[in-house]
Amino acid sequence: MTFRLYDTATRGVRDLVPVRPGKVSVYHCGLTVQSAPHLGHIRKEVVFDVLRRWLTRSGYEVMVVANVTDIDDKILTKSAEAGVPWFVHAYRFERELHDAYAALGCEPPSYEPRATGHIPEMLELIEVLLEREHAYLAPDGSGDVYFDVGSWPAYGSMSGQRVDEMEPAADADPRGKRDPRDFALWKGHKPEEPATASWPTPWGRGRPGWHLECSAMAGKYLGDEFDIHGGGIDLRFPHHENELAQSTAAGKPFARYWMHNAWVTAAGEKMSKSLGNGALVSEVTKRFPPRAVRFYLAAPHYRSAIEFSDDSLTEATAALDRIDSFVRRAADAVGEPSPTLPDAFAEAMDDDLGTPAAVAVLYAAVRDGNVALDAGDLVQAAAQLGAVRGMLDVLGLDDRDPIWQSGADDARLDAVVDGLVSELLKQRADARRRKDYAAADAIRSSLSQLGLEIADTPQGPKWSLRHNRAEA
RNA sequence: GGUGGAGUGGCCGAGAGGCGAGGCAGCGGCCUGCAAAGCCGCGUACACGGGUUCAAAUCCCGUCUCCACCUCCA
Repeated sequence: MTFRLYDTATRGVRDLVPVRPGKVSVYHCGLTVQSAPHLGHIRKEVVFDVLRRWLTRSGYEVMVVANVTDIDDKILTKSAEAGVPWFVHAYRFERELHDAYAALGCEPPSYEPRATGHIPEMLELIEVLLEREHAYLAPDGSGDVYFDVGSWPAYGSMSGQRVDEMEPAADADPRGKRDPRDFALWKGHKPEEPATASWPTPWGRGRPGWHLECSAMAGKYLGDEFDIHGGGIDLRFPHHENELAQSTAAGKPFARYWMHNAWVTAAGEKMSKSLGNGALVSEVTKRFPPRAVRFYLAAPHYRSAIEFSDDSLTEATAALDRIDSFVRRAADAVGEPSPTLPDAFAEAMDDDLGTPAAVAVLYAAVRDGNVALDAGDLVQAAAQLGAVRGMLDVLGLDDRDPIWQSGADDARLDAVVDGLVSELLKQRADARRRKDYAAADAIRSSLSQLGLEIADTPQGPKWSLRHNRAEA
């Protein structure tokens, strides 16, 4: 089976043919660390984490590089407002981003370069572009360097934009540009900006333009040509178009596939800081189990916009609960078989990361497994448990994965709670034996009020933590 | 003005010419002391108007609505 991927640049699904056989190199644009990550930001991380897991499971050696843009206009503005040095501001939100990765079970990228650590690579790239006359130094003495869009006929091909049809008033501040469509490779230092936010160049001090950073870092760590370049769909234009133009104009083949994930919307609109409708990862994970949040983000197709609401998260929590309760029930009965992967699941994942169909296969295995358990068919139950475990692992949702373990104390606490609850369940069992159902039900309902669900099974009563049922 | 995407049953969310993905919620049943969980059954949906076809949610034409990008943005 071959992995197929939708490529934004060619607008079609193609077989993945890596530059280096057996290895897949992925670059995705990380965050500009100017504020706390919301669900929309972290969806991208979850999407690329699932991609990495799937490709790894498929036998590829996967290298993922995602940058951190730690210098830009907004970081300078916001840090000035907050009265802290820009690098302190940037580092604070870089740490929040890492907390969000961890909260949602995303393994960090193989490497995560910071823009400010790659100034020499950027300057090198600019030199090449100046030499080839695809870039020019602004004649106004600002120290800005621009890419000359007019010198590169292919400009616009990735996003389907035609240069002469672009919104004429797009650039309110043309500064020293020859053409308003030209974009900054390098920004000259402005006296009102902190001196620490500038680096020396042959044309005076300055700081990198956003688009250039990614070209320089992707090239350094993945080579002149690599496999998949990803990011949110909003980056398609201008950011990715510009990256492609810079790198190819400098003589590099650059990315073979462009992979873009869609939005998380709120009330139909794109979630964003400026609209004030952003649901912060740190807040959402306080109200819903983090695995359920991941499930909510990972189950729909990555190219579909998904609507955020508490109802959606509640539903995801309930759905994951059902899967988890099968896993618990089955593991009690048959232990832990080795994980397997149904063919239908693999086919779905190979088809442009078809998680919706893959999740349907997961549900089918849960149902078949439950049927087998009800029928006492332990061989079949074990087979289905192995399949469910295998599929959950690919999606990053296996609760045994170390990414979900919060600490040794939790396990000890679990043991204590289990002991206490078992005592109460013994008393309840006595009451039931006496047919004193009022007393038995009183115990059950007091446990229920604490959020513990009691189920009488053929193997005796079992308790579990209730997530968020209606009246909980 | 240009470019891209979307409108699917109570809700979420797939699919993309033929035989109703899946989930959540709801109803009925089996099971249970009663529950819970689980299982079984129940839905005749694809914005609107035309057209093509033996057959259209899926293709074509037109219309409406929404979203995104063209400015920092996952």
